[in-house]
Amino acid sequence: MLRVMVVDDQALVRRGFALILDNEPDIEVVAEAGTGIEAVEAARAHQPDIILMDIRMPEMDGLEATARILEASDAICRIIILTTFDPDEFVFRALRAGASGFVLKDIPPEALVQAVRTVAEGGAMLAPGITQRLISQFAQKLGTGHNLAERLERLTTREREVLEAIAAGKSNAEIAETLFIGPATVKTHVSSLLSKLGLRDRAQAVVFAYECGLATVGERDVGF
Amino acid sequence: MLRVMVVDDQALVRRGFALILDNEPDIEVVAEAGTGIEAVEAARAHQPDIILMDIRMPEMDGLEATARILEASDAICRIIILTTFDPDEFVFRALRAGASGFVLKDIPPEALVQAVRTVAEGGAMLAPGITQRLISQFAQKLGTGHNLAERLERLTTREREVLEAIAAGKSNAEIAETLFIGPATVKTHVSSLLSKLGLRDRAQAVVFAYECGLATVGERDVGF
DNA sequence: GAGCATCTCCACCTTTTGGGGGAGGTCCGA
DNA sequence: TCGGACCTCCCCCAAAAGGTGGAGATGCTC
Repeated sequence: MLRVMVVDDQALVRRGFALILDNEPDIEVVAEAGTGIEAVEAARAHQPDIILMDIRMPEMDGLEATARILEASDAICRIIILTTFDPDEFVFRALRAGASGFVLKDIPPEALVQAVRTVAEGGAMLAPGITQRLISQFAQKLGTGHNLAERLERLTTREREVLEAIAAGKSNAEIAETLFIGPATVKTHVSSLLSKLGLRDRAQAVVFAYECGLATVGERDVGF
Repeated sequence: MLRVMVVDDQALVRRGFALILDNEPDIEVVAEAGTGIEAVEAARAHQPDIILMDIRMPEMDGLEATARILEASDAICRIIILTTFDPDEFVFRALRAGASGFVLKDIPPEALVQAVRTVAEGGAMLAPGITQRLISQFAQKLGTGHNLAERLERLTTREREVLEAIAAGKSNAEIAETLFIGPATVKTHVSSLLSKLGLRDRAQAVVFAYECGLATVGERDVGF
């Protein structure tokens, strides 16, 4: 039995969703909440499997509530954001907060039920248009790198290693240490790779490394 | 009427999908193909709206075929990859090739029909687990930036502008030109922002800019 | 009006960087 | 075995970058 909680500041809407879900034999609506704060408390009290969460609410919005609920160490629930609008900003904030779904309120009831089941099984459900945008952004980031990655192949192994170190923000002296070679050698490699790639200085080399995928956002602590 | 083409090397599977879709009043299967090469030709000849494409096929795989079909200037179709497996590698290659959907063959028939309709309407449909992974990757890349983005707020407007220019691979002299200020002033700003952010040199500043989201992969020509 | 932050610029200095050229070594394939 | 690619290191030099300290101008708030 899937234990579901519905969060929306409009009681009518809330009840509507609850009735649709309660009508399913394997779904039980165990709680409702009208504000973000109520949602956080109710989530703790009832420990639902799935939460349907509106964004626009008084006291605390749904994104904030989502983040807080998922931060709780004992939280095992998964959250679907259910809203009327889909501006990018909301979507990204929701996904960052840890939401497993983002669907618009205009979807047919069966699709809502399906979304709940999908998310309960560990999947994720996004409105089709949002999936589309996510894919575009992703494909763009993956795609651009490729013509650049060819330029990478012109470098020798050692030069690529040095470039990686540069992209990690290391100075020539530090690179020398990590690669167990002399500083002079590092300078040779740096000069060589800059010239091969048509770059002017190490700052441009860092840009190049990110753009071609040699370095990736998120893989590094910026704790210089 | 949605004109659909089904591509799969196993005739039985192909016919099965075609029958399921043809059973819908608003969907018409206008072509079938058993290899990637056939698919490319048939797509040109029949100009379907939607193509269901298997990955594993002789002669030319579905991903290659997808890329070629979408490269054709007159192509207006959208492609759904339909496969038995979902290794990350395939998914990413498919999305880069321009696929609008990636679903597994074990989905129920109604879901397949739904996927076709969704994609035809301009949306995208991914298998729930894939959506989940896409979100994770995305949230990770977005998430890391935020504690760093706070550090950004310690900078003045001008300093942020200078940092952006640094992240574009510009030298101090070039920054001075683009911001219409003297080189000495640029140096002042650079020193100031490095010290505020706890960085040592402009290369680290570039790393920081990418990690915190001030600079993003794909927004720049690396044509220094 | 005093204090504060910001933007602008200057001079002086040290360190780092990047370019040029050379040189010895290994390893691999022609 | 010879040439070529690669890695290693050296020297010298000029340019760029970064640190320090100072200073005038603006605009804001208390």
